[in-house]
Amino acid sequence: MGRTSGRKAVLIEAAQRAMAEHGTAVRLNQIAEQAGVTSSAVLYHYPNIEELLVDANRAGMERFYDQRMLAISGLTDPVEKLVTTIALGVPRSSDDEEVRLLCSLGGEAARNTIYAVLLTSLYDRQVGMFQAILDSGVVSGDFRLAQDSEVIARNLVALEDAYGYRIMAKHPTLDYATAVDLILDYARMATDHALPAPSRITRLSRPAHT
Amino acid sequence: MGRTSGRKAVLIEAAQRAMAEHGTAVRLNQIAEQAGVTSSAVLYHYPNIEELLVDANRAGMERFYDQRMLAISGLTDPVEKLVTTIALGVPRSSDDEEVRLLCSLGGEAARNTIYAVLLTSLYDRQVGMFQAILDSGVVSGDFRLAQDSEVIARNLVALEDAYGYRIMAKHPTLDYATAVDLILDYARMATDHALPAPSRITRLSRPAHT
DNA sequence: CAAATTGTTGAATTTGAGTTCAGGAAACTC
DNA sequence: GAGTTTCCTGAACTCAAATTCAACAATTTG
Repeated sequence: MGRTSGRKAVLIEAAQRAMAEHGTAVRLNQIAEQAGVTSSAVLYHYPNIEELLVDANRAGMERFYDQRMLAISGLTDPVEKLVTTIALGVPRSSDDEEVRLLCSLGGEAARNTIYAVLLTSLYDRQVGMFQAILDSGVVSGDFRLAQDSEVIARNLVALEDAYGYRIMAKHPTLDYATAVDLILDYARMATDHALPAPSRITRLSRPAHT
Repeated sequence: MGRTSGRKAVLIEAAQRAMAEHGTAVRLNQIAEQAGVTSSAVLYHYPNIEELLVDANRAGMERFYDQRMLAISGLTDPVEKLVTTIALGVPRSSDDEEVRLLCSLGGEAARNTIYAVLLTSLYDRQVGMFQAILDSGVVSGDFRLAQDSEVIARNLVALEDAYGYRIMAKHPTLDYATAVDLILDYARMATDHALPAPSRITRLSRPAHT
């Protein structure tokens, strides 16, 4: 059995889905239902449900981050990397379970330290990711940064976050394409590069949650 | 008696404080406690607590918006207006009850249409506010916009939102001053104006919640 | 295959929150 | 100041969710 003991991994996925659906106020029964077991079974593995939720969210963030790292790992062109990373950081629609999970947490972080720490760490890692891309673009001569790369990176992540929330709220005048354009508009200005719109292929393939 | 019948206004304020403290999963008893009455008393005025929460949040947003409009209403210089508006849109610390309320809602908006509508409306109004300031700065000759004023305005609001969340999560490397600087860095680039840091007076006075 | 371990169920119990309501206090009306 | 309206309380009730636990199934191990 794997390091998450097999069964736990199932519960974590169930918790993710249940929490994406019901938010931080998710019920034990709802998690159990998602996992296809009774609440007692969940309790057997996680006597404290808090822990399960934390594990679920940690795993969700990990995947959100890893997915993008993986997507750009094959790319060599900093321009492509930057555009792809931005395109993958914005939810395509309000159905996106990963971002929905993150949004649920955002509000809770103000009063739950663990979630605050998780989100903080995710933000910092994303900033690092963008910063590396920006810096590599400077080295390659593609980018001429108008500001410190950390400033740009922080603002890029912030924009992604904010537009994620808007898309989750089904903002009528702010769909995926618009959000990406808005972020790219900033990125273009900051990098002095006429970044192309993301290719259509990007993020069409989403791993099934089974 | 006023249009909120006096008593309701008290409950709305209590609900705001209770929700700032406990999030969207706030209990009826917690609201009652904040108001110094029993839960039955709350129910007398609001047989449906959902309504009370919606009213509370609507009022909270209204105040958040109106406060900034009021603060810049006395200013004539577009530069001052822009800087002040930005400075007032970011919470000074994680204690800011108004922003805390907004953050709680952000995550809930994905599954509660009413909150989604409220937040959407707030975002749009804030965008309009920034756009008006930007446009007036163009007319006055202070700003030379690098992008459409709507693009800049949208990104400014998005940055404020996102940094609000970070500050609420007590991000260790992202305090009030840093967040304002980051947003101003973007604004400087977008307006081609060396916007000064906000004067220290700004937002030192906060209305008591009584 | 017997024994032990692991995973799961369903029923019983507890807990806590929402809801209802009869009654009473306070303020207001005439 | 009697009557009316407004506002609020406390107790009783309801209900849903968490928790506990004895029993049982499935799987593993010797």
